[in-house]
Amino acid sequence: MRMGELSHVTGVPVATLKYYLREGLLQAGAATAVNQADYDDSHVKRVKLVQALLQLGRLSIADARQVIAAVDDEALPIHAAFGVAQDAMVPPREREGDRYTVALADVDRFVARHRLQVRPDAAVRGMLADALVGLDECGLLPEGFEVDASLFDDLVAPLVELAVSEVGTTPLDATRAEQVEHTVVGTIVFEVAYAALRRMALEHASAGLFPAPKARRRQ
Amino acid sequence: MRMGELSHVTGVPVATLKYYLREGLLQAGAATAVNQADYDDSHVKRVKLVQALLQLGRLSIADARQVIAAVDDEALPIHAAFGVAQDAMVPPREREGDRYTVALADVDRFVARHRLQVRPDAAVRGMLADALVGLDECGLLPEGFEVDASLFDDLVAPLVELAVSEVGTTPLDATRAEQVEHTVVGTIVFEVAYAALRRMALEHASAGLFPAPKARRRQ
DNA sequence: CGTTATGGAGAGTAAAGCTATCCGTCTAGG
DNA sequence: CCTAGACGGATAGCTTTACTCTCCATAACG
Repeated sequence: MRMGELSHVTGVPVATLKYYLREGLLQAGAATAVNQADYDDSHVKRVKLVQALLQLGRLSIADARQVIAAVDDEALPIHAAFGVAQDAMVPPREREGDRYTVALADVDRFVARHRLQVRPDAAVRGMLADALVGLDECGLLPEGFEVDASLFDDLVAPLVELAVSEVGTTPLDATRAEQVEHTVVGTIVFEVAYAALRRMALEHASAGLFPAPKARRRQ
Repeated sequence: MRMGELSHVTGVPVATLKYYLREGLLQAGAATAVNQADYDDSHVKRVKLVQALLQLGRLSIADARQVIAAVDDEALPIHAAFGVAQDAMVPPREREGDRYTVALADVDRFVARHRLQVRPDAAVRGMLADALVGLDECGLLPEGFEVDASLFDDLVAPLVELAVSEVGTTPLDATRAEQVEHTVVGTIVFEVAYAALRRMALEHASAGLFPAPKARRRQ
């Protein structure tokens, strides 16, 4: 398969594929001549991974490159590679200020309390801290409620159960790279799916709580 | 309060506040003279809403403007305003192609099956369809499993329950705008929080399934 | 009373993510 | 064998987005 066909199969323009090659998102094809290379299924799969990272995951090119480097680095054990990828997948923000520091300490206690095996410097801790700060600043909780991570205590068990079954679908007979890729893509794709489902549930709940003004049901 | 103080309180540069004014994200202050205006708590709150939309929600300026217009449009009933805002909050993608059409039809059946009150043209349907396409294209399910929305059948009930309790925290004695704002911010902030919690759970599960190479536990 | 801040408008800027052009090489159809 | 078109590789250019800077006349403040 040459570049034109790869472009046709994946729906990505040739110029963009070349750009991905330059940026290290797409591995080079097997050279058959000075200016000819052969691409195969691994390249098709890689392009789809890149598309998932960029479009569904909304990663920047630079962050996607980090994820892919972790997938490809055979020296990195699976769990370590997943950790690197997870850090790269956390949406960027400037994290500073007292409120953020306090929230982060709160998250640290939360993680310790639930005995979660999450690296001490995992970027995802900052992600949760961001949400807590947002929760606080926008006054989402009724007065009297203090915003802290214990709000989510009851969610940990079901989420861990879900995560275990999700990670458990990783085919253990696949190559290391395939297993890392599987967990990475799963992180992103199911996140979008769950978010969409939750938003649907919110709209459903809103329809129940806020009836239309002229057509209150049975009243 | 004048612009300098508003800037100081919110941590947003004056130039950026002016930009938000121009873009219609921030309402004008009460004019006290030709070149002076007075800002109050409603402006502080609005800036925080904008920050939540832009940074946590990762909306574009244009989409944030749509959300804010829906919040401010007093003619729009609460549930309708929330619908408009929800559509604006769905991450943008070019949605086309056979696979997408098929996935969308699948989502429509899913919504009907669960009797969810989600508008027929709600953008969130496309969001779920995107995820299904990604799920399919990246070969996330073991062979033999067909990718369709019924994968999520069991999640609907708990998510609806969660959504009902979440929407239920809306203070019903607040103004219309405040209620819309509450549901909008809740959609975004809790989404980030849940995503972070799930990612932590995934890392935890990954630590359990993929032991470090040289230190397999008791073996 | 002078220095500083203000609001308003327009132009300028920096980064990100492609996209277009060029060029020498190759390859496939006739 | 010949030639039109595709290929790969590199560079430059483009478009959008989200600010940021510069002006300027006016107002507030010490």
